[in-house]
Amino acid sequence: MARWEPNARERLVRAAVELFAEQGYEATTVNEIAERAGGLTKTTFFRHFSDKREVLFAGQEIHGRIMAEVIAEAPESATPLETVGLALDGLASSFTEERRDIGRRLRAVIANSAELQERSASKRAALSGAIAQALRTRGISELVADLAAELGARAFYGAFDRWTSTADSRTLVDYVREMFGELKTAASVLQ
Amino acid sequence: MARWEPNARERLVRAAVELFAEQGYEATTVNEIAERAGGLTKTTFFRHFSDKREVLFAGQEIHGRIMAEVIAEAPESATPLETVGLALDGLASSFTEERRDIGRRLRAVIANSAELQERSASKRAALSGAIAQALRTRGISELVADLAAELGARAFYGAFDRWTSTADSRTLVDYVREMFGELKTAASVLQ
DNA sequence: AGCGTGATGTTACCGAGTAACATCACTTCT
DNA sequence: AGAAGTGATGTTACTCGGTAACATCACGCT
Repeated sequence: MARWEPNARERLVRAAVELFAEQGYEATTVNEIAERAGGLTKTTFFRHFSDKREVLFAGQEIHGRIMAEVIAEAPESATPLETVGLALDGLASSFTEERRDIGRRLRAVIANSAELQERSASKRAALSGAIAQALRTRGISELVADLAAELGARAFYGAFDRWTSTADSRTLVDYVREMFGELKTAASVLQ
Repeated sequence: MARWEPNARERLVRAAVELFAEQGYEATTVNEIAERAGGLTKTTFFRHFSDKREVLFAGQEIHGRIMAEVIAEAPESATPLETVGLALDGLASSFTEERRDIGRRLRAVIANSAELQERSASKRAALSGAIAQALRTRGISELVADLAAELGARAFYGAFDRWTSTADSRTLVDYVREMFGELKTAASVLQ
C-alpha cells in the first residue's frame, strides 16, 4: 500500500472535469477541486498544473511530439501534405474510444468559458507550430511548412470536434482522413 | 477646463506600454499603471479594460469589422481570395506611420510574456473568425471561407510583423500585398 | 534503528478582479 | 441662482489564483 493514494494528478483532473461540468469553470475553486480529489490542497494542485486552466490541457504537448516524430521518419519522397497526412494518422490512432467520452465532456466545458477557449486556441497554435517546425527540418520552406501545418492542425481539431459530437462507430482516424480530405479540396478550390 | 483630465483610457494605455517596456508585463502592477496614468486607481483601470492584458489589445475588434465591411461591399464577381485581398487593403490602409512605432513597442512587450502571446493568439483567431463569417455571408462554403480567412489573418499579422521590424518607407499596405502574394504562391505549391 | 527522499500540508503573502457605496464636478432644468 | 441629475472617479472590503518558505510524514534503503 502506498503512503498516499496514488495518481493524485489523475484524480485532480477527474475532479476538475466533474466540478466544471456541474458548476462551470469560473464558479469552481481550485480548493474545491483539490478537496474533491481526495482531500488534497491548493498547493498540491499547483505542483501538478501550472495554472487552473492547465488541468484540462496538460499532456497535450505530446500531440506535437507524436506528429513531429512521424514527420521526421516519413519517406523522403513524400510531399508536405502527404507527410502531414501520415502524422495525422499517427496521432489520431493513439486515441481510444474511452478518450472520446472525456473529449465530449471537455468540449462542453470549454464551450462555456472564454478563458478556456483562449487556452485551447493557444494549444492549437502550439500544435501547429510543432508541425511546422518538424516540416522545416525536412527542408520545406517556411511559408509552405506553416500552411501545411495549419491544414494539419485544422484537420485534427475539426475531426476531434466531429468525433466528439457523434456516437457512431467510426474512429478518430476515419474522421481525420475525412476532414483532411475536405480541407485539401477546399484549399484547391481556393486557387 | 474639464473636471478630470480627459482621455483617461488613452493615458492608461500609454502608461501600461511604458511600464511593460521598462519592467516587463508581469512585474508591473495594475495599480502602478493607474497611478502613472495621472493618479488614477485600479478600479478606473478595470472600468476601461476587462483585464490587465486587454489594455494592449483593446480596440482590435475593429479590425474584424473593417474587413467585414469591405468584404460585404466587394463585387459579386470577386473570388474569395480576391475579396480577402480587398479587405486586407482596406484594413492596412487605416494604419498610419505613427502606429508603426506603437506596434514596435507592442511587439517587444508581447514577445516577453506568454500570457500576452496567448491573448494575441486569441485576437488573431477572432480576426480570422470575423473574416470567415463575412465570407460565408457571401455564400462561400464554410471550409473555403475558413481557409481564405486564415490566409487573410496570416497575411495581416505577418505583414504587421515585418512592418514593425523594419524602418523603410514602405507602408503596411505594401507589406500586406507582398505577404498575401507570398502566401498565395505557397498555397499553390502545396497542391 | 536511523537516514534520506519525495509528495504532501501549513502559513503567509501578493496581485488580479469584483461589488457596493461615496464623492465630486459639471450640466440641465426650474 | 439654486436644485436635481449624471457620469466618471475614488474608497473599502472582499474572493480567489498563484507563489514562497518551511514543516510533516510515510516509505525505502542501509
